[in-house]
Amino acid sequence: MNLEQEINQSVFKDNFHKAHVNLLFTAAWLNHKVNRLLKPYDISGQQFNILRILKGMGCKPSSLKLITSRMLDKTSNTSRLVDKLIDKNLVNRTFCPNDRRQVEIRITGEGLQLLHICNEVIEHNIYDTMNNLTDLQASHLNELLEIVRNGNHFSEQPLD
Amino acid sequence: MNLEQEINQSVFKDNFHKAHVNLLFTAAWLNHKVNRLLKPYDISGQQFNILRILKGMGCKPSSLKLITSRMLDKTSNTSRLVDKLIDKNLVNRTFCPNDRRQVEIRITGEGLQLLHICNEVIEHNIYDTMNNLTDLQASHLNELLEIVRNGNHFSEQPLD
DNA sequence: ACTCATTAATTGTATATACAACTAAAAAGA
DNA sequence: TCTTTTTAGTTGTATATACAATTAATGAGT
Repeated sequence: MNLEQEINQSVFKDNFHKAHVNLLFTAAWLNHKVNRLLKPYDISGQQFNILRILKGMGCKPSSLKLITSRMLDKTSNTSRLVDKLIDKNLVNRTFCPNDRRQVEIRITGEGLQLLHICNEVIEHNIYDTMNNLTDLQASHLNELLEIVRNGNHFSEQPLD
Repeated sequence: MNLEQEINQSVFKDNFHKAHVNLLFTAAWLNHKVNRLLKPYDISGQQFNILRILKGMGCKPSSLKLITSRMLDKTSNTSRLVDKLIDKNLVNRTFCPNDRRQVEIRITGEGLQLLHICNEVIEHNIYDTMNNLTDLQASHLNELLEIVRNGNHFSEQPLD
């Protein structure tokens, strides 16, 4: 189905208008897909993202600030997302001895195990989706998205 | 700033992985931008979208089902979003005489007025953002996004 | 007409998000 | 040192979302 059919709209003003809508629609579609896939494991996409970031740190402890800086959705409240992960025993939180403002968050063994399973599922499914593109197309898509955000490469600071 | 800097990640597994992340990030960025722009007018992006759909219907009454079918985020609960719009006197809701299960939702004069103002703001800003692309690039982006969603490998033309 | 399935919309509940206010620790400046 | 500013994190509140359950009207099959 093309976009016009998906959202039941017959015509767009122009390619820019369509690209805007298309971008939001495709991302929502992908997000939804990820969340559905993770549902059986009882974590949200954002929580999964945090687990991946923690693992990506080589299992060294991370502060909330660090986690937030690596998240896709910077505006989300990482503090409470981490609370949820702690409740589920997937991460733990201790206070940083050097800077008592900071916390140190670590992924647990249980967290690593769950992450491993979820990664398999996600890669299988989402990867397959992205593989609808050829490698060249994927790289073009990356270029185009960065042009959208950066406006001919004069850096405009996003999310503020 | 490029994506690697934005989310503080130095390297992606491959172009597909990066494209996936890039897509979600760019959409979140755009969404955030729209919501910020609409904030002063006290409506959310989704509410704005509903107003646009109602106007798009030529101000004929629309059922909830119809509105939902045209929305970007199909999983949202249109019913409660419409409640909010009613509270603000931007739309009204009556029961459909022919099918008493359905409701008829109409945009009010006040709604049209607000929509007009918001449209100006959005077009001015978001349009400018999308205009970072050339027309050809926008149309290419549209193709690529549809390939992601539909797994249709047919157009392999080069970028510019 | 009577039952069963389908459709349109609403509501309940748990979770997620936006944004601002807040607490406490650290850093900077005089 | 004492005051001020900045930084890290948490919490309050209103709103939004996901998903399932529910209500009520319609349509289909017999």
